[in-house]
Amino acid sequence: MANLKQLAQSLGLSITTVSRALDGYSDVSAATRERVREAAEKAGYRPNASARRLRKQRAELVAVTLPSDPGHIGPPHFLDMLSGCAEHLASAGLNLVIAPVPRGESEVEICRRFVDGRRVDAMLLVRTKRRDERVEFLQSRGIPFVTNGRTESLVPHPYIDGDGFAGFLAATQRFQATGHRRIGHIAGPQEYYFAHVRRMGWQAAMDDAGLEADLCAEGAPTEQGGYLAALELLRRPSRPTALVCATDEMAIGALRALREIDGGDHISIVGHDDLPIGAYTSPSLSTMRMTGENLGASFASLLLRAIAGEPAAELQELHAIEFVDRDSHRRPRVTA
Amino acid sequence: MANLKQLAQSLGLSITTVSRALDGYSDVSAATRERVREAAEKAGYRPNASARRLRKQRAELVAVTLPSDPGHIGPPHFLDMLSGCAEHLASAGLNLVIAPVPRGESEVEICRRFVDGRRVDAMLLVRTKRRDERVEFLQSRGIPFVTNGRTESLVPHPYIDGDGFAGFLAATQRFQATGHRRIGHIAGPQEYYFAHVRRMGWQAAMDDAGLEADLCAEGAPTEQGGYLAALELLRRPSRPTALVCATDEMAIGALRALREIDGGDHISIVGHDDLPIGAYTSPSLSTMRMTGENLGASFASLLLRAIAGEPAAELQELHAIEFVDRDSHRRPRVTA
DNA sequence: CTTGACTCCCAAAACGTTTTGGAGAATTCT
DNA sequence: AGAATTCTCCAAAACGTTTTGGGAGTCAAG
Repeated sequence: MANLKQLAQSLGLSITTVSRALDGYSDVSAATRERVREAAEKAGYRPNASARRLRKQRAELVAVTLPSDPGHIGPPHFLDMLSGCAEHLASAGLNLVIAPVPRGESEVEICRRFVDGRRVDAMLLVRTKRRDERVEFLQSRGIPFVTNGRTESLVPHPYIDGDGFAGFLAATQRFQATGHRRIGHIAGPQEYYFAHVRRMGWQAAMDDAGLEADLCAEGAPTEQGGYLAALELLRRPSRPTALVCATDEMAIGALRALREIDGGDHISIVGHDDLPIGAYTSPSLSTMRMTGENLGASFASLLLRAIAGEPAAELQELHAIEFVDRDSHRRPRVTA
Repeated sequence: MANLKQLAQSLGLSITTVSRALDGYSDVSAATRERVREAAEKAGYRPNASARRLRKQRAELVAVTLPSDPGHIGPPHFLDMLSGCAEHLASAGLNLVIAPVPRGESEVEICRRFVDGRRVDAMLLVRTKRRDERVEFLQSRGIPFVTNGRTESLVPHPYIDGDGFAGFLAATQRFQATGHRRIGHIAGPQEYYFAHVRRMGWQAAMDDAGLEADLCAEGAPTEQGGYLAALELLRRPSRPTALVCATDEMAIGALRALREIDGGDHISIVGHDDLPIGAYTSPSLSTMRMTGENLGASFASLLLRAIAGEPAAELQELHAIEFVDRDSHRRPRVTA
């Protein structure tokens, strides 16, 4: 309600002293400190955020860009993640603002607005591309940031990512171990790092096993994209007997394609992300997920450490992928 | 990059003139205005947000509180809604910050922090209770706000809500029209306005039809809550033949209960929210949804008008409910 | 030639805080 | 007792804007 000046006046003290008392400096006597604290409490005093931000040259804000573009926003966990992140940041005095990207505007544009207007102390980036201009921009400006997903940037930056390569390698090998030989891959847009690396994992498994890695179709990272990509693979002369899909959303689209195709119910399938929806599809969707508790808190922690100036190389987390087994990955196969 | 002083210096003008030129005031000549604009553009000048906020006594921020407590956050549309809202707000120069409520802290506490620290110009509240202390607090402070959901507050406030009463009335009557007489209701916690009003809609339909409105069970607004509530109803001596559920999440829990109970597959069921997941349950879930496009933009618009000082009574939107028919609301009934 | 209106510009104040660089009083040390 | 040190406190500067209240000039009208 009140401001520092009024509070000081009512106490017969200077603004300086009141300010320092509230901040717990030792150059104000314990007695006055207590007196000031009580008065502040009673008056419901809270320092004016804008004033402090101006003076301290910190925005006390972190922005996260929300791509509104094609394949929707990430998993539904996403909001939980943001919420956890915001909560963790809040305990360090930072707030999280969400920065959706309007149609027709680029993500860099948004970054520029936030950074050059000194509206944020750091940024959180999601859905990284292999070559990501947002990353390049922020690096050029020297603004702390953390990405959800790696990039191919030569200069290291903080990130949290799942080990998609290992995950898709393992998933493919698991199919191989149960006798599958024609294992297809439904790939996401290869400019995204996650999509690319998952494809590489699948391919490595095929190569290592001496199998042809030709059953690959790329599509938009959506249900429809997965549907179309699956149809394309199913029209090939020699069909896959199993499908490893870049995302659950695409896997669900692929399931739709399988349902429409004769014999599709003999094809095994696995996705990635562990969407809650996967438990309700029929067959229920076997999938993979990044390990790790409370991802949001991890992001927040990295952000804080990045702001504190820790070197990027120490702020990189690569999480293992674990399987979530339901029904779709072991459908009864008819020996053709 | 630069600030006003540097820009002014490099142009041989005063700070005042540069500032006014950029703001398009007419008391600076067209020539200088253009000259200033070019220089600012070239220097990539953006006014320092904190400084402007301090001077203009506006935070240029709106906060939305995210309840982390029991029944999860609202529908998955929620993030889309936030995104739309943030985008719309951004075009008016406002940013949206998300304010999760840490465990052990009350939502009012959070509101207080944001409001008294002058961190926001307005607030967006979700999941209103019939008697909502957040609403009371904000009203007492005179801070503009909009709620997602009504309250029983005596002094009107801006809101957007679905007409749950009419929706649940209609849904119940539809069951009645197809011959159902024992229609049950799975209710959410009655302190929430939406839960209460939906229950009232169901009850009114039963009363109007001269039917006993006794098949009602209340639970947490979660899958598990719906599951338990449904089990309770199914154990009654005379079972319901149809269930009207307060939310899709609860309806999905109820479906699980039905699956476990002998004869449960003859009970019709309908939910509310139109969760995407509903299309994948078996049977697929018939449901209801609030009509209206781009809810986020509507919230943003109300917020802006509230900030501009429009009276609350003109900032209330009650949206009709529409049916989303899938399979679960017309399951083959066995005449007992 | 004076007056008034108009155009273009600017110095200074203000927003509310934090931080700097002491000042005066009390205490301890020599 | 005088000098050095420690305790408390404070005035003033600074953060970067926007806004207020004019101040020179110029031009046309009286």
